[in-house]
Amino acid sequence: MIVMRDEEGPRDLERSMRLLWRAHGEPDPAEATESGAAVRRRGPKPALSVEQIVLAAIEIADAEGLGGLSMRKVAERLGVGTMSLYTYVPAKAELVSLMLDAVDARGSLPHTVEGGWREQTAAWAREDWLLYQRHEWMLQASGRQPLGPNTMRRFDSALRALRETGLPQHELVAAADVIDSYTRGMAVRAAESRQLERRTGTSEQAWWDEHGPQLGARISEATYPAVYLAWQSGAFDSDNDIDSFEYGLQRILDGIEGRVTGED
Amino acid sequence: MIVMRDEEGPRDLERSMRLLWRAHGEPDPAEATESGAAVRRRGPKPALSVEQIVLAAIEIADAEGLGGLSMRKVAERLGVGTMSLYTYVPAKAELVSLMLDAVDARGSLPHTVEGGWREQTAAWAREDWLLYQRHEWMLQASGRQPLGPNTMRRFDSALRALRETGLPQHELVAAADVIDSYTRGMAVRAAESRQLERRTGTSEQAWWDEHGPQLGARISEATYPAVYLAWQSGAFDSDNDIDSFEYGLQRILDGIEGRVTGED
DNA sequence: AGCATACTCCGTACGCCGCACGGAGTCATA
DNA sequence: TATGACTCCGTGCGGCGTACGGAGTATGCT
Repeated sequence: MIVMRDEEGPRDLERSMRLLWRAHGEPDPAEATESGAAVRRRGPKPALSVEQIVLAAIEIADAEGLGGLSMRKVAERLGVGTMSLYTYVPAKAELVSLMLDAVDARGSLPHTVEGGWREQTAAWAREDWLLYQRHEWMLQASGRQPLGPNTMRRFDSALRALRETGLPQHELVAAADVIDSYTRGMAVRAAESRQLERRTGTSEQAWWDEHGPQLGARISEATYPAVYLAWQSGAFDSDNDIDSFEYGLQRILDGIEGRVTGED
Repeated sequence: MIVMRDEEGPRDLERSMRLLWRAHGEPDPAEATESGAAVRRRGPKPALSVEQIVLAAIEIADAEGLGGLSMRKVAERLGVGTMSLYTYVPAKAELVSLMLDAVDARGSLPHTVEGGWREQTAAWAREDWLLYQRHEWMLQASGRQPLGPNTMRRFDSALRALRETGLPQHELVAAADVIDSYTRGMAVRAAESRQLERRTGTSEQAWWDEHGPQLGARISEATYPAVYLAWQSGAFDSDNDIDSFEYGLQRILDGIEGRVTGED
């Protein structure tokens, strides 16, 4: 489980944004600070780059989770002193923002997928779903991460796909939000289940086999009738995660489709 | 922002479960440990109770977030030594599980609401949504929290409401999962937006007014055409959170309804 | 009555963490 | 050649969760 301070601190939003959008902004060579592709500055040439740091951090987080990510470990992996990192990145929170955007850079663009808006939107959700599986720590990085350029790119692409529904702009955004929220929520569930596996060393199925009866003793027809019934009829048996993700996705797409063909 | 170690540790699931379900299990007076309502044991009578600790912890987390919650602070608020807490609660992670279940105890049961399955299910989602607003830290407590009795109660009630759809058990559970995931996902978004407000001290609207242009310079028709268009047409103007939550909720319910009236 | 025992309370200490600060070394520029 | 902006990073601070073990206390047994 996971928590990382944030709250309270003013944390210069301005600077975070500039770092996140480095080299994507309007061309202004004068203020090409904290970048890799910038005009030469005075002192010694940097031994590191923001990219390297972000990459190393992602590797650590992939392996040990966001809770296992520390500035000391990143520095160690790169063979530098811990405090050197702060030359490139103002704080850990900003590093996480950069990591999130870097992951989105690897995602493809849904509106280029073959098919209509429904297939394209589904492809978007599925890829997000996959990214969440591959980088569980993304789910633990709560708190408004200022939007980065690559995240924006994928969002833009999703909107482009949805545009084919012909729905008003306002609903396009709402529809994208539904799908995004849903995907994230389901990914959290899936991650939790995988985490349980890791913790106990057994598969979820095996865990239920062992501890299910004990929990079952608590779920009787009297205490939790609906859960009991579902349980009895095998509704909780691991019909794997992907299937139930897909079920919900299709329901949401159905709902959106209803708005297209329906009134309006 | 927020991270809390967990991972790796075996963390006696058995004991956690017994603590979480204390007084809800089958009657077994012999092993009434770590409870408040148990047979008298030997040593000095406990000065605290699990309930008190959980309550104090919730108050702190409500005020300062999960990142601001520390065992030291809980102890201080209760006027005891830090380590005394460990007499009642094996670790912070377990305390968080207890907190989550305690919050669900305050939630009402959707299947008792007036109306059909659609109204009841919507009521469930709206109340979860409210609980998430009131206790943002719930959203930061990722990782499989072993299911507590009160969480189970509300889930059972939701299943009961959905049962009126007549869908097969398997789909009832899937439908409940969709709604639950969606609600959580949207709550995260809303929390992020509120957090931004708190961080900058201005309302989100004011923040956009000030920094929007600068961000707008990055979002041109060329770079992010769909976002640009949506932006221009005011689709991002704060049509408040509740409305967009409600929009998605109705879409999902539409999708589920389609399964009821459709084939099958 | 008296003692063993099981229990609560909690001070101390350890090993982590993020990061403020300031000194030392490096190099483009004036 | 001297300046001063820049990188690198050792040290140290205040916080964290919690292991350990000792001291005090109430119960149950003889």
